[in-house]
Amino acid sequence: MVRTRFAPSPTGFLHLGNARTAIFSYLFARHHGGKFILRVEDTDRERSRLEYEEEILKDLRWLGIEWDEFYRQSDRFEIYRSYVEKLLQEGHAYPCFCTQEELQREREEAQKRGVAYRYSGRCRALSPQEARKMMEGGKSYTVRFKVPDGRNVVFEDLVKGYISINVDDFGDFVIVRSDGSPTYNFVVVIDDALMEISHVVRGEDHIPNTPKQILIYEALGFEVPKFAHLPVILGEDRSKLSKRHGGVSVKAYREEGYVSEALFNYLCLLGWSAPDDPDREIFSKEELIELFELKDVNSSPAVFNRDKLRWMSGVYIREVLPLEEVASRVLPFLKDAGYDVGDTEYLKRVLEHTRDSFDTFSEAVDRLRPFFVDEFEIPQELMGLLEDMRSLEVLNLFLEKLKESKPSSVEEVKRLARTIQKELKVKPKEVWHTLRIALTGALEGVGIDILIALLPQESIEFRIKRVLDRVS
RNA sequence: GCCCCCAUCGUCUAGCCCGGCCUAGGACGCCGGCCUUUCACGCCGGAAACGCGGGUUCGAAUCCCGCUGGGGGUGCCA
Repeated sequence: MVRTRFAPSPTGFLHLGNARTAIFSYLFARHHGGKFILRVEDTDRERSRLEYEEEILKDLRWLGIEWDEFYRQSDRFEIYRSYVEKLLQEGHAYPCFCTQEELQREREEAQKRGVAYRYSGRCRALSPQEARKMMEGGKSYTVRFKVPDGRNVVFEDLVKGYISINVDDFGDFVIVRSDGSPTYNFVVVIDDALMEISHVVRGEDHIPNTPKQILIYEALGFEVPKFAHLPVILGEDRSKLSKRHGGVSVKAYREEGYVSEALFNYLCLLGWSAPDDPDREIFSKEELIELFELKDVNSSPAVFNRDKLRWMSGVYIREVLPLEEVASRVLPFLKDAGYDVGDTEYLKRVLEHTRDSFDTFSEAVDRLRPFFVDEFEIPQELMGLLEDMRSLEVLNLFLEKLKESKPSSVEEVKRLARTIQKELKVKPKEVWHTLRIALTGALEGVGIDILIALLPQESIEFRIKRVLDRVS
């Protein structure tokens, strides 16, 4: 049984790198008909916040990632304690009374001498009696894991291949802090073992932790899972994607109105392509579940490209999502902008003609404004343009014809425009530009024929009369 | 510094494992054209890459070594 997990720490918003890790982990589990587990790693009491946990869950749901089991490490401290006890008793761990200041000094010294720092193992030499005495004396201590000398830990990584690390590179490491809380490298092993995680899928920044964890698995007699370390996602400057790059949280894209399926799809393409059809880029979640394999993930880091994500969001809006779906997703954005949207039939008719002109829902807000908002300013230079054209005649005649014919299709609107053109002997452009400025207050935007065909008659009349008043 | 990972167009990638089919394919972006009442959309076309140096071989983007470059780690963070 394949069981994978995603284990975020609630110290910030879910960012794109972690989101992709979650997606790959999820896809791998689903592909193999296995379970996907969500585990909140909040052992660092200082930095963990419940509100971040809530945001992360919200983002995962938005992305369409559903989990089968949920755990929170802060609920499991009792379990961890019993395993610390075991390691202590069996001589795999020992209490360490060194203060942070002492350690800091040692670290600086090592740096000065230009050698790699590792903990000296000083407290390893303490006899049980001495240790007990110091504890009873109220001296605070951490618990360290005893790292065996000279071992070369080798493991097969599902995306990187064989990785070999000599444990002499690091000293005895802390598994329980002086405040009694367990550390990541320890609890991750206990949880992955107890939750029977078969495949640990995570970012490659965890590679150096892996040998430490394998040592603990062995000390506790647990079966070692398979590991898959995904290459990190880089910002435009090729450093690891982080807050300072801006726009790296899933939340930001959700709020900007990107299509969630597009973000899911795009993130999959960062380091993965379909083996049988590598040129294909648009995949539904179901198709990805069908096709995804860790062996097809490539091992080099990828730079995140916002332009391509934007493009893909647009593809989903104009080609993938049903019209109904586009309507219901854009609706909250229009309402937030204060538009009086009216009935959804109108919105759907509008979108039918305009969905191919925006890539995100926040862009739709600007693009669709003329369909919903009568009040707008016409810039001075455009008023000037109107005066240069025979706009008075055009608008007056248009208003007159509009009342007679009440055009409600693009074809009828075009016919009407042609009539005006002929009667007034003006160029087509002059008619369209005049109407565009009067009806939208801009020189570019949605098709004006569509706008006239769909916009309520009162709105058209209102806007045109207003211009007429100003020009004359 | 030390340890680990990585290396094809600006970016994401296919090809690499199992050398010849590669005159290195696709996508985003960019440039040009077409469509057109504008901006988009769409369609057509274009510029754009095997990091460098050595091997191995009849033949290397593909295999080996070195260099360089990039990334990650080096915590009582995860």
